[in-house]
Amino acid sequence: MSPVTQKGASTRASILDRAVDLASAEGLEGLTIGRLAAELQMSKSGLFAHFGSKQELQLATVEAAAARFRARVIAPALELPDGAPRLRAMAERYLDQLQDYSGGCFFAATSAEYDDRPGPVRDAIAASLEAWLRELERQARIAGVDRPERFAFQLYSLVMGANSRYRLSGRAAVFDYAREAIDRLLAELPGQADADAAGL
Amino acid sequence: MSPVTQKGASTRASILDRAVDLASAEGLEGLTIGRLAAELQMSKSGLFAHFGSKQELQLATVEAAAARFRARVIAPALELPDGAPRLRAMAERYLDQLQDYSGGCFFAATSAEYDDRPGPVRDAIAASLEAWLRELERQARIAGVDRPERFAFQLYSLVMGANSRYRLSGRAAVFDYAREAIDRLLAELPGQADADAAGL
DNA sequence: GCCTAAAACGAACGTTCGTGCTTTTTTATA
DNA sequence: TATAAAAAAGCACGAACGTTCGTTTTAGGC
Repeated sequence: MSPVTQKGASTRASILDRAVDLASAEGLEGLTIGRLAAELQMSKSGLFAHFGSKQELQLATVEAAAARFRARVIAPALELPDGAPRLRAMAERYLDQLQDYSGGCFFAATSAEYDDRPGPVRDAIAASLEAWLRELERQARIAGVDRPERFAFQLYSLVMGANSRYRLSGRAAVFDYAREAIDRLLAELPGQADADAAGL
Repeated sequence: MSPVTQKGASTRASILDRAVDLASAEGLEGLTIGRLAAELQMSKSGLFAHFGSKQELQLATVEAAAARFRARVIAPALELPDGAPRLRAMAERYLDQLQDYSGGCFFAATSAEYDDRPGPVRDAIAASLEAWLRELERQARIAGVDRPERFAFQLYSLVMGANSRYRLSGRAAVFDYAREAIDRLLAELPGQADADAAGL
């Protein structure tokens, strides 16, 4: 029991890494154990044993996607000051990620897939998104927004809309639309009118 | 060949009506012929014969969903004057429909499902959404917006965001956020500053 | 009331899915 | 190096899927 890394843990991590990518494209239902195993060049049953059921694999995949989201979007933003800078950073990191990685947003894909399928998987997806929205709302409140819930909804809608439109149309111009709209939204923040006009 | 209505046509219509509802919830892939047949109390093979393949059923379902969208969202708005009133009407009708019918937006569900599955089904979904966006953009241009593409994107993002958030959280307050944000967006239209402050 | 074509049916197919059981291989420690 | 546990593989299953086929029912025109 002494080794720091039991081999299984790294295998499991690489399975989940691929699973997040696959599910971002094909959905968590379209994510099939056989295909996942084939892509990783291992047997169905060997992969299956790591999770015990498809639902456990799905739940682990959601958690892995949430961890990736935290690492790529939330964590970098946490290095900036509370409020407006952090809000801008989160939106920017989210949009950057959409362009850098080709798979699209995991949570946009799976939340649409599971919004009418009650169960633990749906709950996990909903909880992750809810946490992000609450964080946006919290930062908006810190920034002095009068209606932080509405503000968070608007920011959420714009970045998710960019994902949706880019995925379907392939036009990179949607990112310009989104960034411009986000700039205008952030310009509504108290004391940001000048900063926006000057620095951007 | 004389009868005006071949019986098959009405059966086909009722199949597609149910198919749109089912696909809005379960997706076009989750839409299974067996389940659809069971709900309509007919045989798999009898239903199947109407379309010849699952893909043809999916394409017909997309077309039926587009027709429903035109009837419920676009057509009522066409009775209002060009520009701002029509834009407001389309957004309102879209949001109303989300609350009235329980299934959620067909195109929100299926576009997320198919954005990474090339083929005729994806193309049909993309074309329908593209047509609506172009119509929004056209009305924005008529209303005198300086950046109609960005405007259409913002309106699209807000209504789709409302669908997404309502489906996942069940909170009707998201409609308030969406309506308020849309009001603010429409208030940017040239010559609408007073109308908004007074009439709302 | 026949006759034809459309419409619906029932059973079966090949495939793919998730899952369970058993065996073999690999890994880590004493 | 021996050994026990962990990891992976092999094989098979039952269910559900889309699809095909031959048959039966329904409906409309002479």
